[in-house]
Amino acid sequence: MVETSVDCVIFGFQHEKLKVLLIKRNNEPSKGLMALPGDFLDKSISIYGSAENTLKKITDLDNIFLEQIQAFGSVDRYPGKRVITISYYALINIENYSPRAGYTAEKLVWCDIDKLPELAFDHQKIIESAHKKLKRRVRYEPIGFNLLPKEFSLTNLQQVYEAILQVELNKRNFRTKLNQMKLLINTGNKQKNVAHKPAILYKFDENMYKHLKEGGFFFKL
Amino acid sequence: MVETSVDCVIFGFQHEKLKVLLIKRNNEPSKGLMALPGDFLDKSISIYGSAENTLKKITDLDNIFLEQIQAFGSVDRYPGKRVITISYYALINIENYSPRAGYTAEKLVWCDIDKLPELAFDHQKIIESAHKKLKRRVRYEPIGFNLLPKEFSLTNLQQVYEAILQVELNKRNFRTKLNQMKLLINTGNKQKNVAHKPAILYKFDENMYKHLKEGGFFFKL
DNA sequence: TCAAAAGTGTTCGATCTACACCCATGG
DNA sequence: CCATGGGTGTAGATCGAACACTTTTGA
Repeated sequence: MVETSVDCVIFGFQHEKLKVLLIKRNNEPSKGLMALPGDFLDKSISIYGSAENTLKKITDLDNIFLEQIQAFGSVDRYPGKRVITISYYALINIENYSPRAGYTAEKLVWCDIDKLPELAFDHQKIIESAHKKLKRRVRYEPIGFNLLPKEFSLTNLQQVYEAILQVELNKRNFRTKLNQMKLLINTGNKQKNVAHKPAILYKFDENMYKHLKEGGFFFKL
Repeated sequence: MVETSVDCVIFGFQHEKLKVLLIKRNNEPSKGLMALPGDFLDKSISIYGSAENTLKKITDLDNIFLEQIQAFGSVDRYPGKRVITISYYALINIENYSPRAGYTAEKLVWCDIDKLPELAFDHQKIIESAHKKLKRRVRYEPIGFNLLPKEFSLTNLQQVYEAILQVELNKRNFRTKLNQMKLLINTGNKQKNVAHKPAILYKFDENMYKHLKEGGFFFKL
């Protein structure tokens, strides 16, 4: 019989870096190694629901961006028995995150996407797939916002894109493009206590997004 | 316990239309309905391998383009028991296709992507996902060639793209773009017995593709 | 000689890129 | 009044859409 698990690549953004939330394994196999949070699939729960539950259990967050990456199913990916896994990735605002009781900082770690430790099973490969998928998705769906607080500056947003895509973007052109899309609302608020011109804070315009989407609109970069 | 199946969306191109290969179900549940070819996952076979086997069994083809779409895992997608499915899509050259012995034309049918019959389980949804994925993939990876014979005209290729993307493309610009990419080799052959200027036949340049890919090249439309 | 589809030249406007510059704030 | 990062104007290059035109074949 083939067993099925569901694993989550939870992305966050902090200190201008793209991060992944990893958990230290309590049990064999691979006890003590870092791994993706996840669980075996329960007969009475959908695969999406299983990913949601894992997220809730670990980060205490509901209603967050969650999308399937793909299934991984080599015969030998898991030692001792046949286990395939279905992987999801999530985008969360790291400010809203507080680990559930019972998860110490030693157990639950935000790692830089480009400085990952040794990982259990094929989780390295899964994270690479997640990152690749995110890189593509972020260019034609406005999902980068999910990594930021409700209110953010244009520079914040640009840094998110630079961290995900691992390229430098031109400030002028990035702003022009975002302006044209009309997906941002000026909140009227500004940065405080900064030793330079304070940035205007924006929020994402959900309604405009829905409206544009119906019209077959195409977000680009 | 959760069971796992692997299903294949097999795409072909004929009469300027994008087609999907469907099979009439022999057994309950949904006996007599059209469905995607597939099988339950065997413990000793990888999920990719399972998709390959299905393809071989039905079309007698090896070595064809095959990519995972995603897993479908609603609790109630399959009647009577819990079955999740992992779906793949394949691109084949319909000219090379001949159904394996035992599969009559009544049983195995190429259907227009926009004229699908009633389908078993959630297979309609799976085909829609496959088409959506194909639409995206085809724009930044040169995979459309897989639907054509070894040698093809530029008009053939344009029709493939138009059938997949369901848009009309401008002849002049399509050709200019393809020319710039240098992915086509002029075979020196031409169409025969056509009542108009015969088209030059090209083939896909595998080596150039690998070379360009290493250099971080980006196929676009 | 005609119809049909292959294949090419060229214009115009939109978009992208790059660089230079001004602005508001804390120290 | 200076350093710092926020925010804008604009010229030039590149790209894509559209249209008109020539070419080669079978009937």
